[in-house]
Amino acid sequence: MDSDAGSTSSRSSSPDLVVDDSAGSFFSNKMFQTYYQEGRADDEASEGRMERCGGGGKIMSEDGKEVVQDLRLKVNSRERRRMHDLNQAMDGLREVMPYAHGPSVRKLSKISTLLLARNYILMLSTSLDEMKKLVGDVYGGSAAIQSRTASHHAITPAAPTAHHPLHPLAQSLHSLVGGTPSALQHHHSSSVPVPHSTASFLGFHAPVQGLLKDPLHLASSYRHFPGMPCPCSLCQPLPTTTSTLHSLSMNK
DNA sequence: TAGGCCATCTGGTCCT
DNA sequence: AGGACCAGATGGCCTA
Repeated sequence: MDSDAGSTSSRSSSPDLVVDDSAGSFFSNKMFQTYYQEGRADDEASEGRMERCGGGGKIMSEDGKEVVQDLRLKVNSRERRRMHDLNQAMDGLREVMPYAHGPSVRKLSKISTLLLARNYILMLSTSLDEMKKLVGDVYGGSAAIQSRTASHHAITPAAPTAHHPLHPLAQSLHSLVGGTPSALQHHHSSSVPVPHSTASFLGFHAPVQGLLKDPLHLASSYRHFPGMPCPCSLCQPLPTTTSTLHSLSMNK
């Protein structure tokens, strides 16, 4: 069933492929090179080539067969290009994900990339909400905070306290990334200075060794890192509990 | 060797 | 009609 030149497998988006934005960069793929060197961009000049199509057509003239073949090649080429664009976008997404990059680290799979991205967006939006809440507390109810501060030990502005329970989603995130909210709160209010990043604010510095079991085997395909949100299924926060998920819904 | 992941081909559907 | 998008099928590569 394998048709034309594509029968020899290739991995155009494999780690050794450097993706940049220059035109045609993804043609570094071996198959693509041969394919496009032979008759580069068959969609531009649809020239007949590539003897294949061994199966005999039924009642079709040679010209008709060639036309169909050319059409098929054109469609294939477009589809290939479309998928390469998709892969480029996926690589771009991988680049901005808080995930350990490097030659020794296996590249995130597509599904892992999407799950991690979703997780990351949820985490950021949650932490943004928390920040907004805290800022509102600081600048809106400073008097109350001051009185509280006077009677207790000094608290950091960014530290969630028992008076400000975490967002349910944040709680789930906290528990998933390696610590209970209470432990996190204690951590923040006692030993750690004001965190510098939202990731650390959400406790992603916590160890995640306890999360390495993954029923969907996602964990087996990449490594978990302390300080990194994890794309495996176990690390997924509560689904559909926030409005942020509405934008993620697949409408079709 | 089985399973995961991937690229590609292909036919169908929808849209412009 | 042509192009974009999608999903199923197929086969290759890689890893546990």
